Amino acid sequence: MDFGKALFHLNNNLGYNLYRAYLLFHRELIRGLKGYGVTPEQWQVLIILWNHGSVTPTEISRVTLQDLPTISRMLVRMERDGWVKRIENKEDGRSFHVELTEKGRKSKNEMIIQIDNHFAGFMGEVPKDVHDGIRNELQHLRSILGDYTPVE
Amino acid sequence: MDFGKALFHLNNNLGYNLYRAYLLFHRELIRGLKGYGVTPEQWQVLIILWNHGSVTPTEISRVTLQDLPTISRMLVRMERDGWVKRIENKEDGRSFHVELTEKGRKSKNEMIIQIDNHFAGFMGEVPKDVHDGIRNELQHLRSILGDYTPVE
DNA sequence: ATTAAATACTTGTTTAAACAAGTATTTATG
DNA sequence: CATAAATACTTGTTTAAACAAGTATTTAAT
Repeated sequence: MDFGKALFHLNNNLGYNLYRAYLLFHRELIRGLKGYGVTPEQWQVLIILWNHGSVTPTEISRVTLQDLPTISRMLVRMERDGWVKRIENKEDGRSFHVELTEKGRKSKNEMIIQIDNHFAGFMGEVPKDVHDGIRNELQHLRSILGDYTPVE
Repeated sequence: MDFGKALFHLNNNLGYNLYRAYLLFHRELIRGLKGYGVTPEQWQVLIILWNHGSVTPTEISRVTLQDLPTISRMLVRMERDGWVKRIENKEDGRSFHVELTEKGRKSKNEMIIQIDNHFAGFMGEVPKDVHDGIRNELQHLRSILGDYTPVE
């Protein structure tokens, strides 16, 4: 069985390389977070909350680029698991604020150290200039493709 | 509401940049394929089959890095939708061969042209040297991280 | 002040990923 | 040859993504 040709085609495709590299990192993040019962997607929400304290589902949706149904259901699970709580929004009855629970707040340092260490091991063989070079080029690509960062 | 800080952190993370760039390409592939009722994951299987004619689920699993349950259920859907058929394997009763249907075979040229055109539009503003540079660096990164291409 | 339009969120449905567990067949071992 | 181990695939369960459609509340328009 010779997969050379198909892999030749796929491996020369930028989208496919992005997909494969993403897979590697995503799975590593799953492994690093597994002990906490947190998924990579929930991890992203935790980071947002650690940096901002309180956000609405719509704001999370805008920052993560995930649609509201996805965020909505994820927040239900994160509330069920004790990471966040809903706070009613007195200025707008349709919306609510998402805040960290005490567990969510207190987990920050330990989890960040754990994930940093996990990726330090995973990325140990990647030279810093390679790492930073790819990151910079990806930022460049994203900006060309309109995936700008909405800093308000 | 100031998302600058969280996005500052996330946007300087290589894994996050891979994720965002992957999202852009993945969603573009969804849009390009939608008219055919094919998903990006099924598209990958079609490419493998166009290049090899006949493979087993396990072989697809090894090439795509997806586990067998994922491939197994995807093949059920692709058979239901008339893209592939199962052929019994007389040398091994546990396994079977996956082959394209006539629809699957005949769709190749049109679909490839369609997707090429779709991405030509999407990538129109990306200079060739930027495109190729990122692809080469991603191949380099993947090789460092052990995501080698099993050409046998 | 009512009605229409927009906004914020939820629910339903399909596909897919990850992982555990199950079945059947084949290969290895004693 | 009989049994154990390995292999190939399926099924079950949870989370998530995409998209359509629904509900409730707020804002705009008449």
